[in-house]
Amino acid sequence: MTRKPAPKKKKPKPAARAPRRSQAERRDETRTRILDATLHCLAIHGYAGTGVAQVVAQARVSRGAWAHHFPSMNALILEAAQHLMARVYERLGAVLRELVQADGDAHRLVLAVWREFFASEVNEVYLELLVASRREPGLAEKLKQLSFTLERNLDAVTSQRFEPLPSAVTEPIELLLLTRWVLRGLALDAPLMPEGHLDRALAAWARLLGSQMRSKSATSAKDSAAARQ
Amino acid sequence: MTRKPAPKKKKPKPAARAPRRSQAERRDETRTRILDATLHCLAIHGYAGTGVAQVVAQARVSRGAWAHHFPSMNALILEAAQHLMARVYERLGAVLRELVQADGDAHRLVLAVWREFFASEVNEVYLELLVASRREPGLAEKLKQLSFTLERNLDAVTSQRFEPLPSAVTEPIELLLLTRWVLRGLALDAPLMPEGHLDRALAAWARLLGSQMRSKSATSAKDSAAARQ
DNA sequence: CACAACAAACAGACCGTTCGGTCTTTTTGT
DNA sequence: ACAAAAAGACCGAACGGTCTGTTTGTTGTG
Repeated sequence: MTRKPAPKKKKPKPAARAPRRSQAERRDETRTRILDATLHCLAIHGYAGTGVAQVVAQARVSRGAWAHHFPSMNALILEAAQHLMARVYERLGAVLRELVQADGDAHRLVLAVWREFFASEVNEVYLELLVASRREPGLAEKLKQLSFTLERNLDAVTSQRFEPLPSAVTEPIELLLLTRWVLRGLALDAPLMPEGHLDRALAAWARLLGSQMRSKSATSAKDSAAARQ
Repeated sequence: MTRKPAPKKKKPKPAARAPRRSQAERRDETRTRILDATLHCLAIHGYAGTGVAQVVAQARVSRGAWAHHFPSMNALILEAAQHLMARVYERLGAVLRELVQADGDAHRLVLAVWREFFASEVNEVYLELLVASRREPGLAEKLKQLSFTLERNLDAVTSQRFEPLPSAVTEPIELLLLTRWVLRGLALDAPLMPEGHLDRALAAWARLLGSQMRSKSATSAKDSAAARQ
């Protein structure tokens, strides 16, 4: 084993390029391993089925390591929810960026949001947390923050990228909210639905959405950068 | 599940004045007590939190009585789901009958469905079962039957009571499906939403719905009777 | 530079509790 | 008398959380 000669300052960022794994790196890696495993377990086994045993098995980490990093299972869930939030933002940004360059109509928008979010593991996890939050006040508070900031960002990008048609009866902001609810409800029913009904439902909603609003002509692509973060 | 007044003929001492409960009555009563308690526990504690202890405490029935009537917890859940189905049909019939006599527009329809179904305990239970069914194939099969027959009845009454407006882009049947999904997604987000947003969302959807279809002029009230049962 | 001393990260045994399901016993209706 | 119904003790498994012991990286001192 190689020895690290440079005695660094007390609390510096280890510059991310240590030849040997520093303590901070070890810590960070196992933490994210556990958090990722937790999200995966939530998607596979559900909220109630996600226990310490499942998480440490999925993360291939000892029970002691888990206990060293997280005081309780509830705390792990809360941190995992925050971890999930980062993924949601990342994925959302990717979808929006894609829709900016390919000037999409409502159909493309609906399909992209469905495929990238509501038909993905992210939504499975979010659904589990959302249902569980009805009995766990701490989790509910966390999700309230999450959805609040997400909604704010979404409102901003919506009002600058879409405009209502003359015959519309609803604003684009509310239409996007309705889209979220339609797709969420659809994702719940999807496992029970016959083949093909899903695409028909998505198409129906896309038609309805397209009859109410349209995307503004891309005035300046730079503005869309403000939606990030 | 019919309560029989027991026109017994065998024994010479029926004692019409004696309020002594027959075996069949005892059996039926404890069974429904347990089933009702199960649904209530599902609404209060959720699927994972509904165990034998909670059910027997809620039903005020001994553990042995439970074991005598139900072979396992899974079987109890399945029967409770069937029990719930009966309630859903009953409530649905009441809402439809009410809407028939008070010739309602889309706004009244949406509000009635929200209040009578999606904001009630029935939806809480159904949501728990729906989410749990993703990991329990037997439950998923049961719910598939339920939603299938419900959808068939709903389709029939929809196409005979509503007609699309000239400018509509979607059929009433699909609009009603979309309504189900909107309200389901809304019911999920409702606990996290600020005060007042809920009513605005319901109103927005009602406006959208009203711009697509209208109720047929009540041609004959007798036809609506076919929707029941 | 070497090495002791320390602290953080890790590993897994252990404990009290709770769960679903089975058992025996007692009550109740026929 | 007999059988169905009800009551509750009992059991093994699984859970979350705590405990003690071991490894690994960091740091102070000669």
